[in-house]
Amino acid sequence: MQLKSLRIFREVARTGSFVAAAELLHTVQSNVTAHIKKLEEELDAKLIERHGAVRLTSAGQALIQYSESILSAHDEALSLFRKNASPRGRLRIGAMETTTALRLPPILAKFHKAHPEVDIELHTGPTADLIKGMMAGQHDCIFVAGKVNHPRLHQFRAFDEQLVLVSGRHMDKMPAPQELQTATFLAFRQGCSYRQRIELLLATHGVHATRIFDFGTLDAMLGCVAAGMGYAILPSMTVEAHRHRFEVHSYPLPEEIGQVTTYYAVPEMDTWTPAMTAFADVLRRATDAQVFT
Amino acid sequence: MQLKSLRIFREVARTGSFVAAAELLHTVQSNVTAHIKKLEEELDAKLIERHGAVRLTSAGQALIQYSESILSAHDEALSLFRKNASPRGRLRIGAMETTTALRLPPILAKFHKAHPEVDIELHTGPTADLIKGMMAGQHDCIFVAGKVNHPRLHQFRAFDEQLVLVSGRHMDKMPAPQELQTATFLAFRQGCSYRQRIELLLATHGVHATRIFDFGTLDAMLGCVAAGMGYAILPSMTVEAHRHRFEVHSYPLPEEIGQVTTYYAVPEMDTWTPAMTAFADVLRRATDAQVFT
DNA sequence: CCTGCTGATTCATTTGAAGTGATTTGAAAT
DNA sequence: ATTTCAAATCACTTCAAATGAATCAGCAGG
Repeated sequence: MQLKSLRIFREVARTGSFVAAAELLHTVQSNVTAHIKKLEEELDAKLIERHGAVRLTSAGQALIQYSESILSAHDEALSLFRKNASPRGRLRIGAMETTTALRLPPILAKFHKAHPEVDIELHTGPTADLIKGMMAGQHDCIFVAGKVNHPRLHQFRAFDEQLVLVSGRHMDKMPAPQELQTATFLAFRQGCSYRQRIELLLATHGVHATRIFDFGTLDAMLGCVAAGMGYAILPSMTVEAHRHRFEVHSYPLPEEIGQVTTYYAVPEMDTWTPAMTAFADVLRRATDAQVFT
Repeated sequence: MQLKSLRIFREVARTGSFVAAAELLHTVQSNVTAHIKKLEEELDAKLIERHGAVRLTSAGQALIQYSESILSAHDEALSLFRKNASPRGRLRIGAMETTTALRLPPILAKFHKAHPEVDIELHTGPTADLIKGMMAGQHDCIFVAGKVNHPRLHQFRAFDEQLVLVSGRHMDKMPAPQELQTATFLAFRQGCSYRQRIELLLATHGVHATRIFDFGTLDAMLGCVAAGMGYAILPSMTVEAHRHRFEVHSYPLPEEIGQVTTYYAVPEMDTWTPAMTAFADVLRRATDAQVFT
């Protein structure tokens, strides 16, 4: 059984004429006859009564229902891939906690408004997990800190973040090495790239190991920092956005380790769904000239 | 896009291998490659990532969902027509009021028990309407009184009915012609074949016209007969079955006009759905040797 | 770094099926 | 009986699917 045959069958049923169906489907009448005949042979049942008026038999009426559902699913699939059609389906975005909290909301809102037919799935996790998930085909696109060293993964600068040292107490300069040596640091769970910055910071101060606590969410982390549990390293914008909720103080990290770029990573363009294309479009507009250079 | 291609695509996605898919579908792997390539060209998107492990791209994952729904609908349609598979779908039976009330219930019960997957639609109406409906493709099969004179309509004796004259008063012989002349008759609405029998009965008694009231349901008719409104002509079995609910009396019609056979009429066998085949089977068994001679 | 192995691609060739147009058949209307 | 319209049939063309051999790419083991 072939889609072409079903399409012809449906048209004959609709128009009640072999000739009319042939014209509508841009073929000749003998071809219509052949397709119907083939269907009838395959199913071993007469589908159409052709004595005077062309009418569906009981078997034909049973088949037409399935034809409709098969053909409509087929048409829908085709329309999903048609360029310049409004995108539908699923879009699975992976992003870091901080990106999700601060940068994504306005972009997702804009995207959803422009393409309400797309179901957005937002998965949050540390950079390492995101990359692994992307390779396993669990995300369509991800936002990660720093460039990923992987062929067939295209990357674009999305956001530039200035990292700050966050504390419950006021700081007017970088704390002394011996202070950092004994202090506790709060970081996202294993795999977060900001965590590496902590190590880097300590190293520049000649300090080696220290205690690092794992946190799953931004709220928990900022709450504990405000309570004086220890230091954290976070993007400046993130801290600013939450300052009204937590009493925390921050001090900028030195230029060379305090600058972090969040990249938008996607597979090659020819593997994109229309939803991904549309999202990249919105993203480009939202981040202006930074991406897709 | 072709069903064959989708089937191959699905198999590749499932097995994660072109070779495995080729073997399972009894073809060669170059053919698998060709089909996937064709799909990719048609949709203008890379569906499968083939570097080391064969994996679906985002576009591929979007397509596979539609593939599943298309293919499962297709498989279901095929299984619907496969002989010796348990029938599914719809069965639209047309029958006269009296047949519906008396003869069909046990048969339908038996059929439903044997084939619970079939949705039975029972349409009730007078013989003439049933035949018209059958020609218009509204019924799959009908039970009618008397043989239908129509080519490409197969008919089998289903039930033999003995007609009786029904009255609210006791009768020990056929009422006199002058009684019949002035009496009122109750009958089903236009098109019922039993109605013709009334005319026939009157004619044999040399009586011409009389008043005939139309009724839609058996209950209303028997109720009015019991109340003394007039006479009715009905199958003996029908009257017997309702005797406990209505106080009516009956007297058998003479042999030559009192014998009515209910026929089971269906289109040619090659237009049947499997549900129709199964029903004919149950019907044959239920009515023993009477049908399908 | 080479080498062999596995698995996908490419290509030339065969095969078969789909499409075409002329013609015939069949049913209904005149 | 005749005309007409629509579907079936048939011979022929054309295009696409399937095949198998050869090639190429990635990967593991030496």
